[in-house]
Amino acid sequence: MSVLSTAAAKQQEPSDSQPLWREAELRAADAMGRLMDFWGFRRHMGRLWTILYLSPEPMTTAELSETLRLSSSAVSLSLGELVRWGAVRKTWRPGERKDFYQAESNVWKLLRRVYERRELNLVREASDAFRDAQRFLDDARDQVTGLDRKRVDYMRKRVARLSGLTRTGERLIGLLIAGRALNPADLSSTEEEQ
Amino acid sequence: MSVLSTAAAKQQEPSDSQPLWREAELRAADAMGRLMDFWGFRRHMGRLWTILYLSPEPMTTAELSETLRLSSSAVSLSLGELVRWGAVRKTWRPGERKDFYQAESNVWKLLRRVYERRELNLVREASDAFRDAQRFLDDARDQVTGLDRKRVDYMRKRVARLSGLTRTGERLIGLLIAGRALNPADLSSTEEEQ
DNA sequence: ACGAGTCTTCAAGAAAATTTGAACAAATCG
DNA sequence: CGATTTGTTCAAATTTTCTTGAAGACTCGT
Repeated sequence: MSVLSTAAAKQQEPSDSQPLWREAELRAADAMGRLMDFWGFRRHMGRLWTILYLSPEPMTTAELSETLRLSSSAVSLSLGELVRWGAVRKTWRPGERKDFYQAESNVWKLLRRVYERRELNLVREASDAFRDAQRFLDDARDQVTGLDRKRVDYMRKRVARLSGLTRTGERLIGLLIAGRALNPADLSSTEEEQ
Repeated sequence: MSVLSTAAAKQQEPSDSQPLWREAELRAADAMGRLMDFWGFRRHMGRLWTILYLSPEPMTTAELSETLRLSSSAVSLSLGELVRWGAVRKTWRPGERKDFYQAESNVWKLLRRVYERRELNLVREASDAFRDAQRFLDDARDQVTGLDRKRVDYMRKRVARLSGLTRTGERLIGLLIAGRALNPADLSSTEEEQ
């Protein structure tokens, strides 16, 4: 199998003293990096977290930067963000001066934290914006008549529906954070087709 | 009809011939643009969709580009993508040469389609990558002994857990697409703390 | 307090993405 | 058929984001 031969080749090359499992580590890290990137984080955050997650021992920034071929500043930046998100913890070794890092391994807890701090906020801001829009329309309604009023009323209904959607979003995220079951019926019920 | 009402609005604000509700429209559009941007789409897609969603009548690219102050190529690009996602439909008017566009207004349907076509794929690719990594580790395991073997076994357990998470993700997205209830317990159950 | 080792910040450079105008293509009507 | 309007594609230019090396700040042991 080709996978095996590649790995075997590594072992026989003393030139680049890579451990035999490095390839596996990097593949997993890159996969997680893509997920994180897609999810709106730096991709290095996913890569760093994965390397730490796969290491039985806490690691130093030097080891991380060597493993992923990243500059120390890039490591510092993304690692700092991971720490702020609680995805990585600093630890120290007696006698060692360096900082050591280890991954928070409860992924579900991490997911909840992100939804709580980030997605919820995002949806709330959208809700606020829709409310603003609604106010503008309420004002406009009083200043127009005839067809224009019909048009404004149509918009008011539609903005109200968008508002309803984001409020439903808030509710769902709230349930998610609380670890409750999500029922998509909650979502679809907020729109009855025009 | 929309032509008439627009004309009526123009009458009231001779300075900048904007209809009275334009501000509301733009605020809602921008809010949706931010959501879409965050969700990994072009922000113009959200803005265009919203303008169409708030319009009682289908609109032309010219009207859209005027409303959002976008070049016609930008409109064409984002609108084309919206059409490919099924978020906007082309329609035609007898006697009119232009294309008219209207928003698909069932948001729930749109959400499902995106999850089906995009997120599911993403998670599947991650699953595949983890499987690959696992294979590398299986090969590596046979070539090492002692502490190294312990280390590889640790990694195998952890990669297996990541694999489990993405497979759970696939399942959840499947349920979502099918309109079934989601239970976060499904997710958290896949990890028992180390 | 000093100096070696470590971490963070910053500004310049590189890379990636978005945006736009113009050229091209397609469709419609005289 | 050709002229005109409309829509799309493309590549250059702009903007934005990411990356990096160096300078500054911090920590700890001597």
